[in-house]
Amino acid sequence: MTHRRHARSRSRRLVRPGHWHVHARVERFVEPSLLLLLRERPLHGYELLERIPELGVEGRVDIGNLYRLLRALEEEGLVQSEWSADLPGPAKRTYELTAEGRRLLDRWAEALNRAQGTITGFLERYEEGR
Amino acid sequence: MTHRRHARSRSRRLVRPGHWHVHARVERFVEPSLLLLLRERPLHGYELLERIPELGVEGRVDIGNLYRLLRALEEEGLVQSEWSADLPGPAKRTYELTAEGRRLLDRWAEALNRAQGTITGFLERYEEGR
DNA sequence: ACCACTATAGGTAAAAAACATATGTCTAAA
DNA sequence: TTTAGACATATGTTTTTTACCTATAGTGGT
Repeated sequence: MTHRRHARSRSRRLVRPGHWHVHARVERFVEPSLLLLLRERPLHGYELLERIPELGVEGRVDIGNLYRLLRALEEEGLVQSEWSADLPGPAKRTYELTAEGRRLLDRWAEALNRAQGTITGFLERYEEGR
Repeated sequence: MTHRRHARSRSRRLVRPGHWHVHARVERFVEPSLLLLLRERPLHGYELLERIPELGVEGRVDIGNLYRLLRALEEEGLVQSEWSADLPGPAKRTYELTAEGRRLLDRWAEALNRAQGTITGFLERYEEGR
């Protein structure tokens, strides 16, 4: 692969002068998203990419990072995969959740609950002083 | 300043083999936190550091990054500061929110509302399939 | 004098996210 | 029938964000 250098924007996603996108996204939210989708049934990477928006993720998910994450999760025994020769179309690697992956999902759910409490607290304090 | 290289953990904050800290933190949450605290009254950096835990932020906030963020916010006209010679103790730079900063806080509140919806959706779907 | 605490600040590394490209299969339309 | 586009997986690289570490100085107590 060849790559060139490209001029890119300065920082903080300017829209108009003095205006930025404000996102408020949860760090590494794609990880629990993948685990949750895979708990429901085995899927391959591209399907996961298509279904993640169902979970309300703002902005598109980076496909490159998604595949990298899947392989990282597999290395750690959180998901398992195999090539599905049977399915039509290009070769697909189908992932399924392991017991350990399921436990990690449970931990994510707890963490997301705590995060929700934090956000609620913030918003309450915000509303108080409007 | 001199710096040495230090051996650091591989990745993903291992606690015990196969166990990670799962955080679910909101990206750049300190920014809205500072804006909210400053809306209530002017404060200096060290006070902000002490008060941020009130907002339910897990883990300690990096003091170096906090000061950098304050200066970045000032460059962008979101906060204003001046040295407070009057106050006792070491020199303190007291920050206050500008009108523009207050508008940014409003945008953060909207974004956090959306994030909460996303998390709620995730957790509902999680509970369904338990 | 020394120590701990308050206060601000800069340097750098690691982690996470964004951006870009490569490569191949299969399907449907021109 | 070749060609365009969707499907599918993957790697390379840059930018942004967070974490870690060090520097400097005033102040108050012992």
